[in-house]
Amino acid sequence: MFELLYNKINAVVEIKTEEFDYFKTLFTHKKLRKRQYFLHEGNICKHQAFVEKGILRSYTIDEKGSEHILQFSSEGWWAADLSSYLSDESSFLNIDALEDAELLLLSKPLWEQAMKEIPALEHYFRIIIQNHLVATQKRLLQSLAETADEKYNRFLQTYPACVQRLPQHQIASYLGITRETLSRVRKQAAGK
Amino acid sequence: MFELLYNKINAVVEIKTEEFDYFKTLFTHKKLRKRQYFLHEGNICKHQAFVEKGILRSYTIDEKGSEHILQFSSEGWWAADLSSYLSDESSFLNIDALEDAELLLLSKPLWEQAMKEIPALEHYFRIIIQNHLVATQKRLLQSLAETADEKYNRFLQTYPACVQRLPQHQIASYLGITRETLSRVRKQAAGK
DNA sequence: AAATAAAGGTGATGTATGTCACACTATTTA
DNA sequence: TAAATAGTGTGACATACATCACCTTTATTT
Repeated sequence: MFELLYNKINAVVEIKTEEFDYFKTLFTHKKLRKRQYFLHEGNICKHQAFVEKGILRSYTIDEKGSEHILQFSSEGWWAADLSSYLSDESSFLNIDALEDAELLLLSKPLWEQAMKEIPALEHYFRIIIQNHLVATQKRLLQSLAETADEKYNRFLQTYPACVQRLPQHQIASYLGITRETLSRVRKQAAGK
Repeated sequence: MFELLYNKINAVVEIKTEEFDYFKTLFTHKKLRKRQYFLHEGNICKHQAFVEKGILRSYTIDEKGSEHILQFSSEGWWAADLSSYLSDESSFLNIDALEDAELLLLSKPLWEQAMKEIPALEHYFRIIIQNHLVATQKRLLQSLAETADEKYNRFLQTYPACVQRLPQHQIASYLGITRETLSRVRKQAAGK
């Protein structure tokens, strides 16, 4: 049940078996069916979720009613409205399941307790947050610099596995283009 | 000399005087004149810089030759090409000074040593990186959702101090719009 | 103080991408 | 297995913003 989490942590830091055994006890389990919500915008994000199975998407809805996807979280990744989770303010993200999903949930008090008691865990979280920041910065610059076509092709290269699993309009929304534009980009690419 | 850094750290974690006295010894000083570079794209980013005075900007140049600003770093903030600093690979960012600047430089080996020896520092860096991630995620979503006009107005609200110090074309580049568009947005706003 | 470079403004024109509308197919759900 | 819902494709048209070109004003530099 916790192998994936254990492997993910161990790929970054060395954690002792007894430390991890303790860490495990802090989680609760949750299953979501496809299209069920983990978090609704406006609520407080009380847990962060480690994805054991399935894919979650985190997105906002702007005033014009369009969705903008911040993130997909598949097996081995974390999902949360960080801003809400950290500050206890209401969330601006919606998080739902694009496939049936199994999650490990961790509340903020228990998370902080764990990091306090086990320095290796604070180290682990610093590292993954750092990597996440680097990836987000690159994505931001790419979203400023690239055309629709370039964005899609980079996505294909970067997340080949996701392309299979995700409907196109979700990818379009992640890339910041419309589904129509993505459809035309794909048609063009196929012509070559 | 180190008061600002001390205050910034202490606003987040409690660090002991002797711990900070040790931490201080790991830095070197550097002054930059306006328009001088801290980092050229392609080089390895050997240091992260804490800004004591002045403003740095971090930016990329895309294939078409346009600049895209990732970040301004003024007093009390850090600057680096994180991706390069963390992985020892060549940087994709340029970092230069928009005003005469004074920096405190910290190499990666000494940074990691400090965090290892002083858990409060690892905690501090986790927190500021986390906040940075939250801010970057919000900016990414805003860049997808907002018009040129909305972007500029949000910038005015979020960084009123910077608006005074920065030339408009730098702000435009940060917002992902052209200087011409920003000029027209401002004209329109002034008309009301 | 003159020369040079940087910053800012504005019109004319171009274009990538969005919007709307409708058709078709695949997948759920009852 | 029928009905409903979700996903995809494509044409006609609209538009926000970029590009280009040129000019004025304000800082630097010598």
